[in-house]
Amino acid sequence: MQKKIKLIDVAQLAGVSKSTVSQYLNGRFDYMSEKTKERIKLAIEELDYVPNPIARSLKMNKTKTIGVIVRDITGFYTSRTLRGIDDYCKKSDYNVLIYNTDVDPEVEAKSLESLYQLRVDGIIIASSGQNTKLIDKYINNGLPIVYFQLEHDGNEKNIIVSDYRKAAFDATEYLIELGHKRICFLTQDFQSMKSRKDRYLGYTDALDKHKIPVDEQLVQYWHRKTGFQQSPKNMLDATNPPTVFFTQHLPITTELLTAFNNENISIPDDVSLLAFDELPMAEYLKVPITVITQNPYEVGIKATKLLLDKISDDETPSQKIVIPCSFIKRQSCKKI
Amino acid sequence: MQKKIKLIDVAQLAGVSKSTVSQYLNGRFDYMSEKTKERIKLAIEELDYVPNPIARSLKMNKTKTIGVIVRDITGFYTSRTLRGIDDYCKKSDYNVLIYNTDVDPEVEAKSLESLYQLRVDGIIIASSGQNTKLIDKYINNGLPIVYFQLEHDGNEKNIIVSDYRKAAFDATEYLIELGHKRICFLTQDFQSMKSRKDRYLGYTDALDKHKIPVDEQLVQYWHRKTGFQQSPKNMLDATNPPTVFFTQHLPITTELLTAFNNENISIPDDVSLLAFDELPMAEYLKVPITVITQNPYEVGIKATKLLLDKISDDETPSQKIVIPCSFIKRQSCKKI
DNA sequence: CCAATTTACTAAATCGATTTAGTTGATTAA
DNA sequence: TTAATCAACTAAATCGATTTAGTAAATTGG
Repeated sequence: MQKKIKLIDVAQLAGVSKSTVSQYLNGRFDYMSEKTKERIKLAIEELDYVPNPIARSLKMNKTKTIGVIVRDITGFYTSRTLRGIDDYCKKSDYNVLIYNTDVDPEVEAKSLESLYQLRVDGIIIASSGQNTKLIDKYINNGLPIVYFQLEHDGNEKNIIVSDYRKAAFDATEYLIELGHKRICFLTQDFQSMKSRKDRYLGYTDALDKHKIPVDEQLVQYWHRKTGFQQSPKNMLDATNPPTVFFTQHLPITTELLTAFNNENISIPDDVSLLAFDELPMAEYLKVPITVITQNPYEVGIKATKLLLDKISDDETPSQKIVIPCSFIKRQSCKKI
Repeated sequence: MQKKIKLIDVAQLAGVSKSTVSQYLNGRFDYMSEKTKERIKLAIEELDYVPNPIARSLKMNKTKTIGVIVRDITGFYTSRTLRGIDDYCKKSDYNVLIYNTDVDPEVEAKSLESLYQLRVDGIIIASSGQNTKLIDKYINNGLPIVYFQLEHDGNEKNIIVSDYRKAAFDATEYLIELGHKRICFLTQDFQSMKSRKDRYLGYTDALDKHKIPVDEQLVQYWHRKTGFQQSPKNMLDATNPPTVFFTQHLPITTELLTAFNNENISIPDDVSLLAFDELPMAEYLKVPITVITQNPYEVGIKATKLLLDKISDDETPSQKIVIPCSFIKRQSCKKI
């Protein structure tokens, strides 16, 4: 193992003290002669010296590292958000530590603790909402934390989310304009999740605007483990069935598509479909599906910018940043 | 900011020296009385003390962190490999730093340098093959490095790859058994990439076995920037056209599907298709495509195991680990 | 011309651990 | 009885930076 060059080696070669080299490294040239500067510069080049970031971290109490807590790095949107975070960090010379929670609040808590103990300079988290106490404790201890993706009661500050409400409104209105009145809103349980509720509010906003009464029969729930509350087939067989399904989340959409496959229900002939979240391989699907798509890369960039701003200046005001969604019209919604 | 508890606080509360606490923390109980042990334990609990990993890293010259260099974290396989790496590291209390290169060898070099300077304990890399000198330098300096996904001349040791050759052989033989003799092998330039060449060898192995002469006209190249060497449409219009395309990489497959869409070429009626790499949303595609699928999670696990073994014992023998692929028969290959 | 100020540095303390080389008192061996 | 051994610790050096307080020489002011 080749011996690593350290500051004292540079100091010796340049014939100055460690302090002076350190001043040089940190750009404090106030009282430094040109020739000393030059000598240090040469010595650094000669020795190919790079400061040890660990020693620096210890002394400065800064790690130049942020932590990111997500549910699953393999997710279509999640991985793209991470790209945004990563690209912004690379520009700013920050490192990124990623933790997966698999939607488990306990793993989330452990991840938070690990990152705190590792002395990261800040955290970006898609929080389950189950660990607000712990998070608040860390924030109070001076650790900047920025939320993204999931908003719930209690984290409406320092958060970057998509404009769920407006997107759901626009989509619903689009369906209404196509003649749909029986729009089935397929969602996960809201619980305290504002980002789910917001989609619902966008949906009812549009119904209200067009004087269509909200029918609670048309608001159907899906669970990660138990699936649909009522099978899509049953719903279509009911009297006064929905003419369109409006799914709020990729896994709901795919499970619905599976059900359609199994029951030979065809889109958009038997029923229309509009989905929240872009589908991977969208162009190659049996039926090109009309979707609302978020801008995860932008979310990542904005979240990181906010976090790094807060790290470098803790007076940075708290804010909620809302990123617009886009609407991609394809052929899964029939005119009625 | 709540003051962080440090070792000396524990020592004071327990009424012993820092050294003794440190011994305790590192499990060296050789000459420690039961009651001292107990007192330290209590003090740690009382104060909720956690050792500062940065100070520890500085002294121990170990960071408990590994670096991973990939082309793009959002890739279907890449993100799943990362999950494997991450899960194994979590078990072993290692942290993971991920760098994206966007297939740019210069960015790859910079990433390597950064990780080296950060003093990571080891690196896992899907190497472009353009930075062998740098990588070898680091390896010689004692930094363990494990490759995955991409094999080229010069990195046949400490590498985890899928069994490309056997998978391509099996797939080709399957096509031959369906009656195909004109099998178009669609690939990227091999350059020095053994993992590409291996697929080709699997293909020719199968042709040889069944006494089908290799027709170099049927080996077609695709480039990331310039696309297909010859348009799929042209190839099908030629005399003696291929009856099946065998694509070696997801982007080739999707670009081929786009061409088919545009030219109204239908699978498997006009031509068959067999693809290397599983397609996202495979179940919902217009035509369910027969694919070879790799096991990226397993690759991640194995790569990390090998790396951590090497980190904890640098006598760990160099090895090449080959992970089998699976074959998923769907409906894109017609019997002839 | 001498005190005050400015310039251009450096010595030493510090960050929070680990580790080596002792130290002290008790026990054992000769 | 006394030297040697052992058990149970501790003081101090160390990892590689940053930073504060201080110093010597050069410059300026009155």
